[in-house]
Amino acid sequence: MPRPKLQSGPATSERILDVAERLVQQQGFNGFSYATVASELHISTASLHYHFPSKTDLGRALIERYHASFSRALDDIDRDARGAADKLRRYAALYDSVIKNDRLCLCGMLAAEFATLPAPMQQALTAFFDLNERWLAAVLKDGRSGGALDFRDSPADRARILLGALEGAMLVARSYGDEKRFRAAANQLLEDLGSGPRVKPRRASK
Amino acid sequence: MPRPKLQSGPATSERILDVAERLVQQQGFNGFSYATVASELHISTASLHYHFPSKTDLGRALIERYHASFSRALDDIDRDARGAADKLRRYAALYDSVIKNDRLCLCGMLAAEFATLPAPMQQALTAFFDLNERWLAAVLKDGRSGGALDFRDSPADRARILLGALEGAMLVARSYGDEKRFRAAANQLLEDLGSGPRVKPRRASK
DNA sequence: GTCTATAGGTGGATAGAC
DNA sequence: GTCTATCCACCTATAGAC
Repeated sequence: MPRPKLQSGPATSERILDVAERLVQQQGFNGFSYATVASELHISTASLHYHFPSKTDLGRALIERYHASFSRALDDIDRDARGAADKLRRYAALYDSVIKNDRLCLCGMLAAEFATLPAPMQQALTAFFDLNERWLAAVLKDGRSGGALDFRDSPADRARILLGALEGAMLVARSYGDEKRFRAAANQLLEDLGSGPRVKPRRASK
Repeated sequence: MPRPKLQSGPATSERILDVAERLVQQQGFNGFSYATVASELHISTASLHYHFPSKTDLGRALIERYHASFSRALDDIDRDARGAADKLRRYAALYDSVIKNDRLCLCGMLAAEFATLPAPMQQALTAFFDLNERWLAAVLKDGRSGGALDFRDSPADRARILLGALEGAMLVARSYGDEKRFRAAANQLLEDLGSGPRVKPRRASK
């Protein structure tokens, strides 16, 4: 069992994932190479293959880490947010922080390349979307029964619409290099759900 | 000046575009190669380069043809549709026919790869989105002033939301290999705009 | 764990014959 | 317009030394 490192930074495999994640979010899984990651970290591609024997292994690890990280973020929201509308605002803020770095959602990008991905990555991808849809559906359901949100269709259907709309808004906004475009769409999508004002909370009106 | 062909099928360059278009919509611009197109058409890659000297040329031609084709489809809708709600239904049907063939919108796919595309393709891409947003905004504006549609924000903002939501719904639905997923989302998005019942028109209610 | 060196394949693109 | 042959760059991946 290796001793915990006392002074060094993140383990090499984590730094590999960090760089690869950014490259995939910006250029796609078919648009980046081991060579790029290696040169950026000043290591050889052979070292990369030591940590991730195949590109498929690296890709799956990327999705699984992203999934776990997103899952923790959703737990944090559940713990900290005040009400369903606030949960949705914080959820949208997760996307906003992504496009601010000139990236797409990792899984939104991979969804475009879906047909060319190896099967293990395809499965990990839908698992990520499932997580998002389940969480959104639960928030929407609670928000409606509590009176904070208003929509006509089922929470599950509305969750799918919301997920797709946020992914698509990022996709188009990034082509214009205009993150405000995304923010405007996200804010309006939340307003459509009757999630209240987005900038400052107001005391009960009327 | 070449004589018009009397008996042959579409010109070679058109058949190249047909195959390349399908491959890009399914696998992305970085996910297909001249070799694949050539073997499918039983010609050599050198012939491909005769018609489209570089892959950038081919990519730009793909977007421009797609743009022109879409523009004609929108003209047809303007001519044939009965009212704004019907126009939106027919617009969504364009997307539906795409995902039914296991494809993404050509420009939705390219938007994901945006950062890796040559500049001429990037410009052609935003021109396509501009066309869609202008058309949608005009339909939304007319529909609201005529009472057929109802939404709170500006027609331009709502057009952007709708375009992004349709692109995103396709993106996610295709990862599940489930075109019904897209259709459900599209129908609900139209209902949100107060575009009335989607299956059969009804006589004035109440 | 990291390296050098390299294998083996595929990418886009070109030359020149026909 | 289409072909064969070829170039060179890049890709993923491996072997084996350190």
